[in-house]
Amino acid sequence: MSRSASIKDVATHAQVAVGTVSNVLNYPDRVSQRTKDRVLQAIDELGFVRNDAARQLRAGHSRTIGLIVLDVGNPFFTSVVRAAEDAAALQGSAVLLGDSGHDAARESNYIDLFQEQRVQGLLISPVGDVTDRLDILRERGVPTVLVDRLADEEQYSSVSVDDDAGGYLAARHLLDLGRRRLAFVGGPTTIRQVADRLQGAQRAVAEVPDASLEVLDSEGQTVLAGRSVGDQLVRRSADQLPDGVFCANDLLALGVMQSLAMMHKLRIPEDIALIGYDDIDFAVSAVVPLSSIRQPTEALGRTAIELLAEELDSPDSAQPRHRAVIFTPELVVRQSTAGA
Amino acid sequence: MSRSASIKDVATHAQVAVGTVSNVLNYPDRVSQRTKDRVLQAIDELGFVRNDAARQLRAGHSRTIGLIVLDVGNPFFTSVVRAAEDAAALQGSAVLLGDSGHDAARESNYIDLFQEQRVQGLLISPVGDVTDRLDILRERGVPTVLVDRLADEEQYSSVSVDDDAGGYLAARHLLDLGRRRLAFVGGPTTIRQVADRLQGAQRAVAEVPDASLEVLDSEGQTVLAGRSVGDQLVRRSADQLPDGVFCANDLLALGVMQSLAMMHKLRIPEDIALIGYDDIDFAVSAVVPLSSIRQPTEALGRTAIELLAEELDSPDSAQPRHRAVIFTPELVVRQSTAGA
DNA sequence: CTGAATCTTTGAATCGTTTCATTGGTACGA
DNA sequence: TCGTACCAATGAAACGATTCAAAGATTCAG
Repeated sequence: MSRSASIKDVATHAQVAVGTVSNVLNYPDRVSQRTKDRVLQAIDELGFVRNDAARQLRAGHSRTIGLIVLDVGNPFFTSVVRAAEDAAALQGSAVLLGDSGHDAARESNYIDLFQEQRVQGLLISPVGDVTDRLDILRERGVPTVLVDRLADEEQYSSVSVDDDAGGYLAARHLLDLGRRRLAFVGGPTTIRQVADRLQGAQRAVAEVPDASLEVLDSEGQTVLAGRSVGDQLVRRSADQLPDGVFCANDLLALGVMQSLAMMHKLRIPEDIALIGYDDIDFAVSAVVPLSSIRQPTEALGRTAIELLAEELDSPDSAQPRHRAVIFTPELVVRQSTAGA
Repeated sequence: MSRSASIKDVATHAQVAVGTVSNVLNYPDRVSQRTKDRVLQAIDELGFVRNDAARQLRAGHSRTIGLIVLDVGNPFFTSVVRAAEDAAALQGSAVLLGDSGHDAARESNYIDLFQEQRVQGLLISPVGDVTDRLDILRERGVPTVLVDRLADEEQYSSVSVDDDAGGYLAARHLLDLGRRRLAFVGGPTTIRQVADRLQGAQRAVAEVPDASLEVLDSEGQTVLAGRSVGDQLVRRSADQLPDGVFCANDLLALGVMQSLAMMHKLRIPEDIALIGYDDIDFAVSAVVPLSSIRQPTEALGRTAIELLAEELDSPDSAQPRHRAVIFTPELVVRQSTAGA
């Protein structure tokens, strides 16, 4: 077990000064081809790998960006993470990923860790109230971009998706199919996402004179909750049934679909057109492929990095512009709302 | 934007030497209560946060462990990751997470990054052939533990799950229910996991005189692939049908289940008992809750960290013992194989 | 009161980079 | 031939922590 080679070892081996080795690494243009070759060969022969701690200590900042998400298991975040990593790589940064798991304590631990690591900046989908901590970070020159959460005040940049627009899109689609008796299935409206999606749907319905929207409360956002709503629907008499159902997320929609499929009384999409939200992988492989609203996760991740870069680039004196970028979701039509 | 306070600022503010501040941080017992109080107060007032780069430079190693998984979106890995993070936190380390996404280039980038960061050790589910790189790391005192992959040679520690045992467990369960005409549904047997699970199933069947096992090849491991296998089954005459089906993973099983449910000719579990593998979240909320084989993901993650710690603790001279820990999976019985 | 033993505190040296003022060379026009 | 640019290469200083030998303070037995 041999200690790693340092830049000094490389310098000795290549018979140049340490500063020259550093230049080869960081400003290749400043070094003549001959010298560069010698140095690169020495690096290769010694298997030299730059010690990032030393570089960072001298440079005063790292090349890493902290990213704290609510749940890496959630495909939405997985996709955001991957896009952020790719975007960061393009600008020469690496992403340190933390999963808070909706736990404020874990979240706080990650902020500690990232602060000790002197990350350049922080992307976060906050669980708890972290504004105090973010204020301190900003004061020290570490900017934050909120992800999937509109900044309360205008103090932070943020990227989010317009859930109201998504709700409108879904309801509008059902209306365009000629459906008029719509139902919205969604968990507690205290969840902002659910409330916004409902509001968007109501907006769409209000635009069509003879259309109505019924709200079916669900207990949570799971397949099982969806199934219990579906079971209620199946028991209704035909004249009481909606002809278009919009679920606040795909899991709910899959649950509703399972109920209807099991009972074999109501057909999708003929009797009831069904649309979900999120466009999870399972949507396409459901018994009846499910229409859904897709969120531009790649754009979210990429833009979050870009906003961060903007703040990092802006000179200290100039107060950085905080920008709130809001994306518009997209309708994905499949068989569950197909046909006239 | 004020620069962060350094240990020197703290020392000045508390009117002590820098060494004393360091001692307060690292060896509190060596410092008198009075001094400690003053220093802690200064730390608080200045909002001092230790610069990990400097500590690491001096200490020669970091307090982080690199973890590279094939796909953070896969619940299996998500769970492993979380367990590893928790276990690492207990011993005062943090985990740097990398997602290779089955891409050898990304994997290699993460190894580079982690090497620059001078991680203490590496946990990895390898995609490409990384043995050369791992050898170099080990030579430099950075041990590796393979995750979900048995080490080819005896050069590395590893944690994995016994897929043969899992296959045996599943088939045995169907046999115990009295089923005799079994079928195995699984993707290309070039995938080690699939081959092992099949082999385990064959072992179980061989133990029961009048039992048989038919192998149904699937194209991939998706819900859709499962559905196409299910469609084939539905078209068969009754005397050609299996009465127990074991799928190499839950997605396949869900696809098969959808086919049977749609056709409404065959009932689960009465006509066909169905069992999957992995116990994903969707298994419990399927139309008919799906029996499955659960892998001890938490134990995997925890043990991987423990094996790494073992190698780190063993003195350099003593050749570290490489241990291959193999876990046994667990049967989870639900409605899809319920009843006599 | 003295000397030894123990407990605290000190501060210079060190880790491996990057930075930058300085030096040494080379080329070119006058 | 000289002076002026320009280009490459040099190497000491600095970043912020930890370490450790040494100094200083305190305690206590005799």
